[in-house]
Amino acid sequence: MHKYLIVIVGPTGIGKTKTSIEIARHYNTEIISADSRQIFKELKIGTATPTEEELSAAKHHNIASQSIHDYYSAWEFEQEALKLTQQLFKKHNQLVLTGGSMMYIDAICKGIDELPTVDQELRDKLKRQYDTEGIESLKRILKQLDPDYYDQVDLKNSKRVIHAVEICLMTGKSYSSLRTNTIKKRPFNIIKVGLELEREEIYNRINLRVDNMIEMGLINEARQFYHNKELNSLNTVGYKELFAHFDGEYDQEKAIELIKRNTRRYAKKQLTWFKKDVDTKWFNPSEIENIISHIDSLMVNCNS
RNA sequence: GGUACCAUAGCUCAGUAGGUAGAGCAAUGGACUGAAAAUCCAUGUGUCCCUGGUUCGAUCCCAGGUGGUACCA
Repeated sequence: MHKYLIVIVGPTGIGKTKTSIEIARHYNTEIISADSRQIFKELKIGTATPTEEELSAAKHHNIASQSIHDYYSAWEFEQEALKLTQQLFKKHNQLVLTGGSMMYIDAICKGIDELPTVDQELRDKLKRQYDTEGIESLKRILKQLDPDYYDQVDLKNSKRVIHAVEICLMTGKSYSSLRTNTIKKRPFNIIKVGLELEREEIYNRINLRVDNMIEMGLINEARQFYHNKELNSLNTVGYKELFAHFDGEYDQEKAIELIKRNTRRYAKKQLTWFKKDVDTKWFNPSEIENIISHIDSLMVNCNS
């Protein structure tokens, strides 16, 4: 019997939650979330986590399963989500994977290379070096440890440079030698569905959703985690702008405007990423019947 | 109705002593292998309100419209 992972992608605010629930209910199955922020149980309003009602309409996994204090990354996600598919495919022939976190989606569909998790101590040390000596000193180290990657990497992007150095130092090997550039085989078929609307429509929805979050108490939610603002989990649209407001950098109105703008930019970035995948078939989120018949037709093809 | 001022990018506005224009914000395109809602790179998108006039040439000067704002009736 064939197994199918139905992957639903699209920009933030387009209605992935609603559509994935409808699809999960149609196939009487469950949903794995690929959302790098809804996975934190403390963050509810600002991440547009599905409501209690939505969560009970279909079984969801990987929502509110981590704490903002936990270390979590695409690698952990790949491991966990794959294990989940293994379990759930025993009961179901279809599963729904949905979320806007581009790299998490790829981690499941294509896989990422096996690398060691970087020691916090080393990470802190390199961060200090970056803060005091700047990117140049790290570029020099990278050039020595991994000249191939040095030639490929965006040298202005400090996170990439630092991470490559971290991996070289952790493993004693060059980072580029650990990059296999292969797509991992999965024991299931993947069907990709994209949700899209006119850009203006997407932006209108985002602006309204942010106003709605403010009404629901986003400012209080952010204030609760103000003392944790240095955590990576809180380097998140909707929170970081309010933290800067609490710091006195600008007024509340400006913070709300920036949340809207940064959410719009995020949506645009998601579209750039997801559009590159030619296997994704795009739909208006209201065309639920068309989406289902598209999925059905692909499943028939795979079986024949 | 009268007088004054204004009309330039999506918005707020600058500018051109007459040679078709530029800032901020917004926006657009892209990169992406363990922080990815992160991080990084690139890009000015325009009937200069309309119609005439003067001029080799008008977004700019002149006249008349139209629209807006303020004040006076």
